Amino acid sequence: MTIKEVSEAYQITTDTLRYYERVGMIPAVTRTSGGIRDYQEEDLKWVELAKCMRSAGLPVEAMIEYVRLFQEGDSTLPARLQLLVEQRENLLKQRSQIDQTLARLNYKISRYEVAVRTGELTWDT
Amino acid sequence: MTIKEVSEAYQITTDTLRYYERVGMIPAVTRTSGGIRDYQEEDLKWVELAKCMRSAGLPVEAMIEYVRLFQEGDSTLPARLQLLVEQRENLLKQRSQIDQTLARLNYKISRYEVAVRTGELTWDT
DNA sequence: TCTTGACTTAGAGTCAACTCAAAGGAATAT
DNA sequence: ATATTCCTTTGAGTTGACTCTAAGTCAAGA
Repeated sequence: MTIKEVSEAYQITTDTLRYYERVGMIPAVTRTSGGIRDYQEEDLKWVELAKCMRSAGLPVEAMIEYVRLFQEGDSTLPARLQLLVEQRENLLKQRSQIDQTLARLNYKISRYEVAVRTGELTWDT
Repeated sequence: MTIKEVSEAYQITTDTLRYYERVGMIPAVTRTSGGIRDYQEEDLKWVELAKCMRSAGLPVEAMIEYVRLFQEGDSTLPARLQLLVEQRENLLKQRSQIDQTLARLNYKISRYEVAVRTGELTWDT
């Protein structure tokens, strides 16, 4: 699979795919004899994982560290586990923050709906 | 309340508080005759709202627009409602993305826990 | 063979959201 | 009155995550 095809399949620009590889967020991608990227199953799994983690807001740095540990072999299993647990912790915090803000937005929205219907504002900010 | 006190109360640096005011993410703060910021109840409400929205990841730009509309008066009520509804939509998407990633992290973590216990890796990435 | 379009790298540029530095004014303790 | 500490503004610098540019290489069709 060419970089263009991967780009379309995963909705990630070719620039970003090269960037991910360059900084080590995914391992080096398989190449043709001419030096052109030819993504294999294995490579696509990494791309997909990277996309998933990034879309939730996990830092690029965390994925780089994970890939680095992964490539070091089985001795880093506990370190990788710890990294994943930490990132899960971060996501849980982030989600609870979003929930708090959603509750607040819902409240404000319900107030605004009344205000827009009646043309009257019954409170402040 | 001085900027320092607000900074400590809300865990926002004084630099960031001044930045928020400068870009219009909160309305101009009350000043003493000497030109020094003296946060009133009203000002603190805005600070708190800004902090809440930012901690959920809402863009500064959205808050700026909200404040702008707010200061324009009651004629902008529908526009403000629409802005809030859009931002809620964004947060809901963001949360569902986090949930997806959490599910995946949980799966990986459970696999890693087995692997670390047995000292054996039973699968790939 | 020639052209066209996609591929390559290295390195510079952009954007959002801060964060810091410089230079000076104000309020309080001694 | 002087020192200290906190306040002010303006404008520049930093960080994370891309995104773009330049200069060149490769591969498929006319």
